[in-house]
Amino acid sequence: MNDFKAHIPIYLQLINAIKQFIVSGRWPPGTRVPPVRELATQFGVNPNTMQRALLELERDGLIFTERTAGRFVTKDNDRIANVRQELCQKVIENAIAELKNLGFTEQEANLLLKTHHSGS
Amino acid sequence: MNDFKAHIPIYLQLINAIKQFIVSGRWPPGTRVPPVRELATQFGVNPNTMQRALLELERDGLIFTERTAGRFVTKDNDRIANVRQELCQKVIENAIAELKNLGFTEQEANLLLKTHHSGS
Amino acid sequence: MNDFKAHIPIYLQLINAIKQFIVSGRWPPGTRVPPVRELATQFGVNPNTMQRALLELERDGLIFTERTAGRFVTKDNDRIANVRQELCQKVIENAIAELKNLGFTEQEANLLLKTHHSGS
Amino acid sequence: MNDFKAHIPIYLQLINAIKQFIVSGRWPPGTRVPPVRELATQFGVNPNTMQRALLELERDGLIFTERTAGRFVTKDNDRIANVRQELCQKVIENAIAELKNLGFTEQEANLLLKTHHSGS
DNA sequence: GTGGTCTAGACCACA
DNA sequence: GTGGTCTAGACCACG
Repeated sequence: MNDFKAHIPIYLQLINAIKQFIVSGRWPPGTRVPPVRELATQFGVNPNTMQRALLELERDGLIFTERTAGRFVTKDNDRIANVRQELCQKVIENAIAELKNLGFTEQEANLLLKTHHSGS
Repeated sequence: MNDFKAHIPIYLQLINAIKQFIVSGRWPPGTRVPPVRELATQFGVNPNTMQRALLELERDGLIFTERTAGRFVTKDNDRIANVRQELCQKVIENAIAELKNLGFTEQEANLLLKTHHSGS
Repeated sequence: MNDFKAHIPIYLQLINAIKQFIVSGRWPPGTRVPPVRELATQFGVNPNTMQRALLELERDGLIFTERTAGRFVTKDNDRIANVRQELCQKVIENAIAELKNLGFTEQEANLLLKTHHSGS
Repeated sequence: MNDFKAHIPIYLQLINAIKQFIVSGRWPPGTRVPPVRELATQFGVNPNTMQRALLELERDGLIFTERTAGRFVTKDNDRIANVRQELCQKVIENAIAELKNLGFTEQEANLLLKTHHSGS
């Protein structure tokens, strides 16, 4: 399960992975988040690293902590929708950047995205 | 310079990196490719690994070898254009896959690409 | 077992030797190919060299790899027949070249091949 | 110029090479044979090895020695023709052996030689 | 145990 | 100095 990019802090990559769980609905609003130790094992990282990722997610308002019961996904659907929008934006901007990297101009890149044929 | 993803063969990543140099025009057709050993140093890999990448690129028709003079980017513009098209396709499909990963359906993903606002 | 011609890359000679195993039927279609390391020992070469030969044979479509189970001779009889035809052609052309080297003209060489008496 | 097969005595290979010079007419009957030392240099071998090859050729009746003047190609055209015939025979038998090695039967091999289309 | 990958270091031909 | 080849030895993923 550990498949991290070199030289990018692991906890940032963890944050992203978990954000995907949440915005994609695999972890619906209000769901209980698995215990840190379990998550750490699943992702093959040190519990401290996972802890840090969850902390940041909490500061981001995507999860909240109930002192004794554990962590839960926020019930604030708007917040989730916003994050999804952000990630979506990043994906698209990233794609455009890569297209520019292939020698296309910004305009060409935009055009390619808009006109591609949805094969597969 | 070494910034490789974990668990993806380095030589494959090298191939991709060099393809970008070629299709983007940073290495124009007919240009001399830097010597294996120099490229290997730049990318922080073993010369043999770089050699393998170049070998595959040669089989792919993107570069050719002149025994003692070095390697050169192909002058076949069509070949280059084809490869650019392939890479472009991969970028877009990848973006769609990531969007689906965020919980969007295929249709929504396509729509997002087509309608996004291009101001960054 | 190592009996290689000087100044011809060993891996090319390995390729040829293995092609003969396959087209001659000593390694029938679908047969499991011995493990790289074993072949390397048999031929008295480094495993990497043998690996390279097998890689090229795979690109040639004569063998295929099953990740953990090993390599196998292709089941594509047409492909095998084609290769046999190629090798056969090379043998004949080679014979003609040698005959020309003995001072015969192309016509004489052809005639000699066609008219030789088959008792050995 | 040194391009010898491994594990076959070099002097035998030299004999063959020189026989080809003679039977092909590149060294016509009665021609003076270059001095041993010069031949040895050309072929990249030790003069003693070359000497041995020439000795055998002399016993074979293909060259003869004039005490002070050097060595000469025999003027016996029949002898030369015979040797050419021998070499020719060897080439053809060798080709048949290789074809059998590709999985053809003796009959098929003979047929292939007789019916091949003289392309090139 | 299989194949796949990577590194380090060496030697060679060519010009 | 270029590319090409070879060896030795190591580590990894997959089952």
